[in-house]
Amino acid sequence: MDIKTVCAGLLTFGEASGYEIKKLFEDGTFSGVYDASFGSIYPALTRLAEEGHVLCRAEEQQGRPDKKVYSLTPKGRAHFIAELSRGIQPDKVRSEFAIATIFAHLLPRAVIAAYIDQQIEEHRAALARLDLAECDPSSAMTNLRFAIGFGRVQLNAAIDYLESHRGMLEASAVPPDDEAVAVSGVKHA
Amino acid sequence: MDIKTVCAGLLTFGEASGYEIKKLFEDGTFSGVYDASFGSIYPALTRLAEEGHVLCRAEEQQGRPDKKVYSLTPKGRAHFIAELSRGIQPDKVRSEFAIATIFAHLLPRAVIAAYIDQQIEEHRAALARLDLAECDPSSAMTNLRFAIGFGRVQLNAAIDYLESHRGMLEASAVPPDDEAVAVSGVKHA
DNA sequence: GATATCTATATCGGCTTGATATATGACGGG
DNA sequence: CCCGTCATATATCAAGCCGATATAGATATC
Repeated sequence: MDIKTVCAGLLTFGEASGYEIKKLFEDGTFSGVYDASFGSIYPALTRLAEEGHVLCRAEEQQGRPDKKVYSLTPKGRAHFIAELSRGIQPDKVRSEFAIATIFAHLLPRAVIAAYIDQQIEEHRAALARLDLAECDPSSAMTNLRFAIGFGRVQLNAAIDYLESHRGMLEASAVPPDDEAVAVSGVKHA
Repeated sequence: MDIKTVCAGLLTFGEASGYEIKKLFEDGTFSGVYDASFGSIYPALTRLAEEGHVLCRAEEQQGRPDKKVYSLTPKGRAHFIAELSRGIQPDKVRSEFAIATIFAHLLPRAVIAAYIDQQIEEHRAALARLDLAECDPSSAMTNLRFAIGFGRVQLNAAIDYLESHRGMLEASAVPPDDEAVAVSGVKHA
């Protein structure tokens, strides 16, 4: 599924600008499951407009650049549904935290502890975003409540495990008085 | 963290070729938390060799191209540890399944059901890979057991939720006799 | 015996990211 | 009250990365 399709999907919920779509990836409905940069979003919207899948209306603003508000056409809507029905790719994950855990035996204990704290905080922030999403009127839809619950159970499972097993990871890290040994890989007399 | 660093990390466990590193991303220690294509791995290894972070030894083979086996130098090892200690980026996830759930109210029920089945199967396969990893002698390390357990609780939480709440999602999908309505967005008499 | 999969490296077009540029209003701290 | 930072809003670009493809014999499956 390419970014054009995902942008078209967001527009089924109502018109939006490129900037607003970026915010939806960061804080909104899609936070934690998808992301894209401006360098992808703006060209995607331009191409969607060329293909007749969206309409573009320029909203004048004082000081700022004109806000280009995009809205999905019936053709674009049908095309989105067809694309999403064609099949989905497996989840793609890139977790630097998981990599750090795999190499915890090479890292100073303080670094590992800080990374665990950081990871727990990020997951808590993600949970808070889900709480906000639940208050949104659009979450009256059963499938959105499903998606929120799905995110919640996975985040809670991760936080619980991190809090109850972090001792394991910290124990395998390099003690503060031994860091030079870890880097060189050689124990000096 | 760039791919060079991740490749260097894998080489702390022993020498490997580019092809073997790719397999580790797919089935081994890093499956489910990282991935990279040949188009990234081979140039990364070449640059690591130029920088003196790895050594390259060509192993002759009959029929196939020579196998280029890379091994980490002490300098490369120290550099890897320094890079990994510099900080980590938040997890990046791209889940087409999650997107499909968000738009379940636009998709035929059969499509949603198939996607849920597919997602459960992928998670079960990931669990099976973790079981294999646990049998590996390297998992004697406490931190690797931590990583395996961490993956397991998240996958189990996801599977449990999908199995017990899938009815919610299927109920919000488009019934088989109403698909034309969903695509056009208009109800005809 | 045919067909597919595995091993193994390499290249390349096109897409994506992350940083940067531009311009202005708002908000809060010192 | 000034100054830095943040938010709004679009756009560009180098550098990096992905997915597909090429090559080619060996091994497995049917």
